[in-house]
Amino acid sequence: MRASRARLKGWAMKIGEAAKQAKIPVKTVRYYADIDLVTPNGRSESGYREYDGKAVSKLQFVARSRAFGFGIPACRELLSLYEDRSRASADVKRIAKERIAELDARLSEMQLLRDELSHLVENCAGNARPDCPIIDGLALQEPERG
Amino acid sequence: MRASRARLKGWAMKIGEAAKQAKIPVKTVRYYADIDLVTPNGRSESGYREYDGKAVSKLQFVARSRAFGFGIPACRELLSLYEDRSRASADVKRIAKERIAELDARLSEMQLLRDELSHLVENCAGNARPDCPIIDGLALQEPERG
DNA sequence: TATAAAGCTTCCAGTCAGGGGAGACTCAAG
DNA sequence: CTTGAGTCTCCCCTGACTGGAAGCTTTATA
Repeated sequence: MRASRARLKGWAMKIGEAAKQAKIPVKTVRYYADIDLVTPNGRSESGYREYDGKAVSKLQFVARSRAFGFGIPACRELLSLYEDRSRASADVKRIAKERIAELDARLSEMQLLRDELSHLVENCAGNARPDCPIIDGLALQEPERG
Repeated sequence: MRASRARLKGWAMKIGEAAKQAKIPVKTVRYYADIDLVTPNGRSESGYREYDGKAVSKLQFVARSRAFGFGIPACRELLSLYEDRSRASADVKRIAKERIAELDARLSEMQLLRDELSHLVENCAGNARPDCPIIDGLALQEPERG
């Protein structure tokens, strides 16, 4: 089987195998190559993108960063820090802290929303009658909690 | 002042005034008209969109629903229930509950992420040395909490 | 060895919910 | 009359991909 040999480090693999190992769609890998986020090591004679183990590690790194909610620009920054062995961990910490602050803000906002909506649902009979506090709540003129 | 007269119900107002009253951008009102979410009552001789108080209420309703995180399709559904005086509140409750479930799922997911990231940050010295548990954590091969 | 299937390539279009801006028109005020 | 604000349509842009079409290359099977 070709795939198992490709799994050995140092072997150049084609995009399908790289995508499989990084557990992201082929299209996404191609997209990352397009925007110069993770570029293949080169091209085969027939024009196929070639990835080695290192490139796959980068893909995995990006995939995980994305799963953490980092945007592409942040991934780019993190990736450069990941690649640069002489980077300061303070830089990474700063980026991560920014992200946590963002998450906290978004979390409390969503929590507020959820509670408000939940409150409306609790006061809704949920029967066939047209009286509905949810609708009334949504129609309310004076929301703007923000 | 034209604006104060337009505020009286029954008066047709132009898009700017409608947008101001609904507290959303003109572009958004135009977009809602384009996708037949909230259509103007008609057009003036010169082609201007005309909105009355009822239409503005719908715009406000949509604005508030969007603020609650409902997508356009959900807004469309809610709006039809809002407009249909004979609707069953059970339908509304169902939609709202779906939305709450979505919110809950997203919330716990984000919370997990936040905690994991926070943990990494706490273990990061944040100095100029290249050792960085955040980077290491992101590079980890075995994430997939899902 | 022939051929079919799978995988790869590029390019184009679409997603969601609008935002930005061009160029032309209309309207209200001074 | 002119000026400025408001409005019209039209088209492109965003983020982060996803899907599809048409055309190669490689792989597997008969």
